[in-house]
Amino acid sequence: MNKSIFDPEYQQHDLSSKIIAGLERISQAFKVLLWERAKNLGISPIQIQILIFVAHHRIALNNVSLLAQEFNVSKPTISDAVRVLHEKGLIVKDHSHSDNRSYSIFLSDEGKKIVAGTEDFATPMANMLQHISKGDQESLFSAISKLIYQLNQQDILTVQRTCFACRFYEQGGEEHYCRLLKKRLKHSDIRLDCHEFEAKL
Amino acid sequence: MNKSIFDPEYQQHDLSSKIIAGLERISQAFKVLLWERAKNLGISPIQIQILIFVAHHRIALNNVSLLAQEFNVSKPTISDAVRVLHEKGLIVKDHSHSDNRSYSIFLSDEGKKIVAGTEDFATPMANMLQHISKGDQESLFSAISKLIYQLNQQDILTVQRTCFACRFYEQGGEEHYCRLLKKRLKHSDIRLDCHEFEAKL
DNA sequence: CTAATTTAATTAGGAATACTAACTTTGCCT
DNA sequence: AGGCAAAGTTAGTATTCCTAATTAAATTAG
Repeated sequence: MNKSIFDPEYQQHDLSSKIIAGLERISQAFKVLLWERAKNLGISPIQIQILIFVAHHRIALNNVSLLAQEFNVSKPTISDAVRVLHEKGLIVKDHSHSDNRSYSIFLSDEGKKIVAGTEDFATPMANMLQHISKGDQESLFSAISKLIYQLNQQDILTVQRTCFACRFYEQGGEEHYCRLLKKRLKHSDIRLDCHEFEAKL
Repeated sequence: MNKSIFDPEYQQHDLSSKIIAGLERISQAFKVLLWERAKNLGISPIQIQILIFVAHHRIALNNVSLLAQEFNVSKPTISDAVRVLHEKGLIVKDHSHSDNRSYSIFLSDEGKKIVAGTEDFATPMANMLQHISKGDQESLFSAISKLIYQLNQQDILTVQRTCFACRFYEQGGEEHYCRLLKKRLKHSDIRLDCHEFEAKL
């Protein structure tokens, strides 16, 4: 008997296989949406991802090494993509850092325009969630955030700035508390990518 | 104000953005798991995906054109990957079909071995679901299956063999019914990839 | 029943995505 | 000062992915 997640017969007998197979299809959808946008703008998927990331994160995270970790690719892959973005004039390299081996990446005005035209690539997907009730959205988010924490714990997603892995986070049963904001958090307040994140010691 | 799904600040005020951002991270995890397995076996991601798909679907679906639709890439991309798989002796081409332009792809014995060693690439993810209650799994699956149906309706996922899009499916309120199996379906009985699927007229 | 169109697959040519290994420069630590 | 580690690049290669053009077979239209 075949116990593969990707065997449709097996899926009928195991709900978790079905969920994983479903998430895999949703993965495909992200790929499709990103490529679609990429083709229209004459810019490649990883290049778009870098631009969008840089647009929304603090300077300290925007260098070759950390981007490589973020996107789970090697440094040469990022280095190459960054070179192309620089040639296209979409980014600026800032060497004014204490460590002269490294530099930070900023968007140029042209780069900002590209981001404005691409960062909504996933909105068709967000719109579909309107068909799901608020309550179901909350339990969906709860499941997703736990799953991501697990993925992080098992080093499948190496970089993650979630509350669960943050040193300011405190749990008591079903209660969540942030020691930095000094307040209780509902599950839907849990952040997947917090600006104030600091890893546990 | 920045309304991007990928802006962590905006995510705090909009749960659906957070869900989408989370699903995007999970997408990344699939990519990581697939690449990991690929590197170990000296075979590339798309090649693995083709082998796994062929292993679990009927002959009629296993040709260049349909694989291209399934994976949302162009026919030359599949043609090329298939050529390499053939050179590696992992597949067999079967031209015994009424249409002489086309052929079906089968796994060789060697190909079956590769599938056996790769098709579990997503099991680490399935295992994580054990931390989630049965009830939450059901509502998670319910949300995912609806989302996939929407993605299919909007032509983001062009190929999909779900109950919702099948001509044997009948809905009455919250009830699901399959006219082929002649039975009522619980939401967790809904299939994402049914062998008996036939598109609505 | 031939001619035109469509479809399946491949070929050709090119940009981008990945990798590993080797290298340069800089920083850090003893 | 010497040695090791880290940031980024360069070089070389396989693969992924595209579009456009080609070949051959099947279908449709007149």
